[in-house]
Amino acid sequence: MAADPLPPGWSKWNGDAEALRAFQEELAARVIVKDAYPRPLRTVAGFDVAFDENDATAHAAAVLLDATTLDVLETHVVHAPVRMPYVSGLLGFRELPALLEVLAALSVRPDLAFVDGHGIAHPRRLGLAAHFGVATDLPTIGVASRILIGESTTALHDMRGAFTTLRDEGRHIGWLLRSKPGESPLVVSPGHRVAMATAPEMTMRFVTTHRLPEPTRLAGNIAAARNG
DNA sequence: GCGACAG
DNA sequence: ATCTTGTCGC
Repeated sequence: MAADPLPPGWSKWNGDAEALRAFQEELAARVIVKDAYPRPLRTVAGFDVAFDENDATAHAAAVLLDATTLDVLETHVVHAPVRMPYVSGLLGFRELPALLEVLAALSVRPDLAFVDGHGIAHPRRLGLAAHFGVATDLPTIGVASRILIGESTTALHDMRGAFTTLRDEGRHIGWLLRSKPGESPLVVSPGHRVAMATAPEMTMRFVTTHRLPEPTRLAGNIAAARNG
């Protein structure tokens, strides 16, 4: 069951970050960190958002891919007004409205979604990808380029596909994944309906010759282009 | 008090 | 995120 992505009565940013953080803790309790997606996967979708220079408009992109061939089946971009400034830890409230709009533009609900941002590797275990997952009830994986919170103890080999644990306060919250040798690792974490152990390999399944997995990489490209 | 701080 | 040239590396 999908959850309301915004707190009751919340429509625009009023500076009350504490209220949003409290709401995140409620939603975080609804995140399911277990594999619950169709098998075999038929389609996957990647999501990302870009902003214009005035930070007035959010350009959200969605790319639908064939999960087996990685062929691009659909691409969509929507332009939505920005309702909130960037506040570390509250990214979901800033980008979700636009992401939900592009999701609606897809002709089918993807079997799995990749979102450019953290899943549960977040201070309150509700990064953008987890927020998206709970709001849509779609199996979701968060793929970020940098750590928001947490640390890894063991070394990460410089080999394609190598990964190591990311933990915070003793809890396993995600992974550092070397998607490409010589490049900084990706921070991968479950967003919703995906098990912790599944996230790295599932992400690698969509990594070709670039650091980012195709769903998120392609979505980022068209979001930045602001068309197509 | 001093940094850190997804996109 | 976005503003930006050349440059190093595969």
